[in-house]
Amino acid sequence: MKEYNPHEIEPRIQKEWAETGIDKIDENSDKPKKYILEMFPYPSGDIHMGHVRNYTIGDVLARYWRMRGYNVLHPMGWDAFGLPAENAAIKHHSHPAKWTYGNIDTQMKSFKRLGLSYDWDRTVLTCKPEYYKWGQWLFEQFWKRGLVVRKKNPVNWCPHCKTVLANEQVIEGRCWRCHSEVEKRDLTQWYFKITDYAQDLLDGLDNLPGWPKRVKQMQENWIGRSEGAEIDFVLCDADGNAPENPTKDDIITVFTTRPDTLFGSTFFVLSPEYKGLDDLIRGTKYEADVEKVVELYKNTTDLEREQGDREKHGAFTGRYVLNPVSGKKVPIWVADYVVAGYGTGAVMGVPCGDQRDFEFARKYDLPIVPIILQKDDKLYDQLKDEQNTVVTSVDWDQAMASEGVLVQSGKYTGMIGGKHSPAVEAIIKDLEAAGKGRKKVEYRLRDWLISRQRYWGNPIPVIYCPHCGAVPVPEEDLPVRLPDDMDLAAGDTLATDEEFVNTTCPVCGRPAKRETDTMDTFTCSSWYFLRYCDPHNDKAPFDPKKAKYWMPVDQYIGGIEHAILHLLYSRFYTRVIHDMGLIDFKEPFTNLLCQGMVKDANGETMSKSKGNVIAPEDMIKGYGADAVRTYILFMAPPDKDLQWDEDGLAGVYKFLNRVWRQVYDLMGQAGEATLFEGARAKVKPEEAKKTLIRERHRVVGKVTHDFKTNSFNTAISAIMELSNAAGAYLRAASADTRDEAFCREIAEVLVKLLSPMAPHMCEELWQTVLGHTDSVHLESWPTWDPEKAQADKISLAVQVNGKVRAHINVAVDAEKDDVAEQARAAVEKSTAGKTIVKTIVVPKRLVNIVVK
RNA sequence: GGGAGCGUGGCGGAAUUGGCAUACGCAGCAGACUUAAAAUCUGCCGCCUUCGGGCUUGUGGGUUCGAGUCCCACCGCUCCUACCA
Repeated sequence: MKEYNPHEIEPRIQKEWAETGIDKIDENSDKPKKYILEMFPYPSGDIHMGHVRNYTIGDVLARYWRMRGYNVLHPMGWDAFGLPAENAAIKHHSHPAKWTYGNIDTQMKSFKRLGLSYDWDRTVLTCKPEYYKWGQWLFEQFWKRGLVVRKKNPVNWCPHCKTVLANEQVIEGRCWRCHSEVEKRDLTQWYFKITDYAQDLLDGLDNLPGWPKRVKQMQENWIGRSEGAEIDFVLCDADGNAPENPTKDDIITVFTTRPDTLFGSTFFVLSPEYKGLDDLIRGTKYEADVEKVVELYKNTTDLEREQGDREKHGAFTGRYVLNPVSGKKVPIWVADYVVAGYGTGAVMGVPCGDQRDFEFARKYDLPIVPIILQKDDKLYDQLKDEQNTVVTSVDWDQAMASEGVLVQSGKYTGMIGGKHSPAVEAIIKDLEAAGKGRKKVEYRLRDWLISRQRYWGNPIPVIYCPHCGAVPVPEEDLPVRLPDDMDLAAGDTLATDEEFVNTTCPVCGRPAKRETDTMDTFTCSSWYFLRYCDPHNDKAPFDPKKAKYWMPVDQYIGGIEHAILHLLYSRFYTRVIHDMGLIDFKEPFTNLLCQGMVKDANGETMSKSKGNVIAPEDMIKGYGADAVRTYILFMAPPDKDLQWDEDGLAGVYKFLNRVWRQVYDLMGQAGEATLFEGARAKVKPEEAKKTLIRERHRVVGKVTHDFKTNSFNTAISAIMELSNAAGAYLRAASADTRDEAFCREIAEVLVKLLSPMAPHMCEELWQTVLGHTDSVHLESWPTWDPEKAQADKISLAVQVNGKVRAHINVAVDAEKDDVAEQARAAVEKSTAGKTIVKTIVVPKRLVNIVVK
């Protein structure tokens, strides 16, 4: 018998696979398809354990489904544009491409060393003109569909990365990439109108049963739909006089989810960034105070804004509006607790019903009555006397509950108020009839800011002409290529590259300038899964026929950090491409698995600064790729975080070793190296064989079931159980009492079941020991007979009042009455002197005897 | 503040979805083999016990013949989100 030596086997088998082209995809297959995809990596140095976990899961699934008779698409590529490459280039005085391709090469070698079964001829690199050309083409298609806008807005600016960021890329006020604090700047930028798809993206979540609940929840929160109304308030003078026929300029509109509290609105608040604010205060004595609030707001970072309960700051503008239902004059304030970008940037203050408004009213001594929501009678009685007086001090320290019965609310008094309440419906109806308001749905989702002031990205294919404005680059001129001769360290940018910038207008032919911003890298990753279906197409981003065959992705695997970012953008792109008529589905990923993180033995995340990083390479050097793969799946369910523990890896290595020896032993090739007499078990060979037959069928069923639910950890423990049963049989049966055909069957089943996880070892055993000429990975998955997984006699627990008191052995198909009788006899001792009330027989499980 | 999820031995984790809690593995203990060690193999391994048994899935209650699993309350942890009106 040869020793198990992964370091000799693995590279040799890998070479063999590469030579025979076992992983090449056949597009003309008549088998059903399966598209297994892992989120492609960013080429930042060599791979880490998180990659190993991610790509092992995908590879195991791909190998499994191939054995199940599917035509499997399992591609790999790199998300190759991005800032780290630029930073590295600046540091080393080289070009981002050099760093990027170097890392891709390193990572590809590591992936090959892990034995991942990709068709490397279908690799997609997003930084190649063949790919980014179609990203530009899609940009122009979006443009044609009215989904591209250029607008001036307050935007998130990362001072470290020197570029703007999308809302989704600001995490707790910091840049998602470098964690620098983000600043606000007013800039003109390019946007994709993802908000046009807000409702569709939200609705689509209901059609994704194969997605983790928490990911859907996160997207739902991010889209943030709320129903309410827009209400028009008319400006009036200090005496409450308003123009009879107000024009647009006389009206300020608010958005509220609680129009039912309109009677309780005692003041009005504008965001410091409210667009018409200047016009209201210019030249008045209030201007200075308002300016102070505006300045304070501008100097507050998002990070500061997120600190718990911040103190609110505001100032009176000197202006008033009329409450559209009560006709009362209310003062307009400016306050920093009103967000500019949401709703209309204006809010009606209802201090008795809203905690924020209450706090603001308290601080600036604004009226809190009339109270318009009543929760208990006492509170209302207390306020009754004061109905007609303005009272600024009320006997409580927080706003009243936001739900209850409306009081002091004109004709709505007595109705039930609250979100989605009858009062809301009634007031909206009346406001609509009076032309003073309308039903409105707001979303938290903002348009996707896609321009980046960086070099290493996909150029935005736009030309600015002094006469024609911004025009897209004609399709036949695509791609707009990134210039190669760049010295970023010397300060070169696209904007300083005269040759790149200066061009002619495609419309009028006069001199014009190119856009020098590039697109967010997330635009590259929003459709790469479609490109994999047809990676070499130079006429189109992909052939719709090929996409129809392969898409959607049956199983997508990646980290939870993309729950909103990449997964939302991809759903958006897929919808637009659907609306372009190129595909007939809206959801790109049918099933999604978000794998947990790989942490160190203390449960800490691995990082270079902590010095606790475990290099996959070192683990492979120690135990081989098969052991690392099997272990990372065995340690925990795939969606849970796992703690790396090298002792556990050694344990799995031992297990592989045991299977190795067992297969030799089962095939009668173990020679002297096998068991010694002292290990002979006392079990009879026939008994051990019976058990092993049962285990063989049960375990194949179990593993097959576990693959359906991505429970790789329990699949592996089931294979360990089969190996344990095989070991028991080998110890019980001597060489001359063995059933050779049966032994071979067990060996083949073991090798096949384990082959997705430990592909090299199983390939070696399959060919060398089991004597096959073809690859085990081209074999079909073993079948099983549920009947044979069942023992003919089984042990049942006998409970008395729910407590196990005895065990009985019965035939599987025993009659209920006979089982009950046998059970009662078995627990006579416990039931003596008591009355048996009931006997519950659960077939194949247990018997419960109820006594009094 | 709002939302989601989780809580099982010394550790990682299992439990066919309401039916024998602790599968499988790690660590540990004892033994076989060995001059010895490693490797391998065997057995033990939740807690308490007066050896009859008793207790045990964060805590307390409930539903049920039966609850780790379902319901209610509380405690603790994790993640997401946040002056979003």
